[in-house]
Amino acid sequence: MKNIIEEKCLKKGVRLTDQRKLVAKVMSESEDHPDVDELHRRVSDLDSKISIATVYRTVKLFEEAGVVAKHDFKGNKARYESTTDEHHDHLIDINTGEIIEFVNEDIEKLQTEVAEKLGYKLVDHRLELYGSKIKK
Amino acid sequence: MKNIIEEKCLKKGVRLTDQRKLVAKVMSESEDHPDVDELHRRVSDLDSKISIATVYRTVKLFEEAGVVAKHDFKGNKARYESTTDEHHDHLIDINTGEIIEFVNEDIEKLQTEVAEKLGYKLVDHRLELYGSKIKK
DNA sequence: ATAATTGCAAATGCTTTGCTTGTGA
DNA sequence: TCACAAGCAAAGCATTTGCAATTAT
Repeated sequence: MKNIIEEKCLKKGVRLTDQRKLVAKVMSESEDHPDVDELHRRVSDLDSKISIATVYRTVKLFEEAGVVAKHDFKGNKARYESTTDEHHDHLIDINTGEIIEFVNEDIEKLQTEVAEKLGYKLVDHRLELYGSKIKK
Repeated sequence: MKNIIEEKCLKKGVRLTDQRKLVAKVMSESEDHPDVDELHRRVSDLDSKISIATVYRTVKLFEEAGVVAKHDFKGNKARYESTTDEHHDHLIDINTGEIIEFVNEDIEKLQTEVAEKLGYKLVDHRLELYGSKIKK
């Protein structure tokens, strides 16, 4: 698994220090949506000296550079994920906290239409579904 | 303009003190989506002694009773509005902060379908559009 | 009488920041 | 060399909470 975040940073001219490279590595290898504490824990395995302030500063830097995405799901602290090529939204399992990504072009299109109908250009949006697993 | 929140509280058996009645009144008369500071400011005009802690406690109580709705829009503190009969979502003007409510049944239906397709029963959702006004 | 509520200030929890020391895309 | 970054602890901010005093759907 290669460090896609580091690559993107290089492309964008984001200066990469050792600590930032580690955060980039850990985030690139994460399949889930860790919060800052969890990121700090994971990075600490590679560099036990890194401070949580640096992790906070780094995720913010990455977010501003557009290489990672921040999510504030209901009732939780901020979570981060590597930016993907294709836009997606999230369904959160209200019982387990598990996060499932999904794509739905129809909803996307309707959102743009709704905004236009109201006289707005859609710049950003947030769509989160909260549900409980159907047992079969 | 009558105090619809107070009425709903009575119906639900929520004990109403003088302070709670004032918060209910102010929220019932609000057409916007005030945050707790703003609510406190508005209630203070009616009772200069009321503390912000009471406002916090009251909006939480009302929210748990289902008579008001809380919204955490991006980058802002929590905002509140009186619960409406008909569900609606929000479009936020990224330049002015203005909040526009909208209803779209097609999106609602698609959300339920998406959740089901993933094996979930949709319990709750959050849809926010962020846009900038198109000048004509 | 008494269980609930208030006001106040202190405590929380997450995140940011000032400052000094360290570093090098 | 020297602008930028890191580490640490302190500060910020929105919100919650402990507690003594007050109130009463």
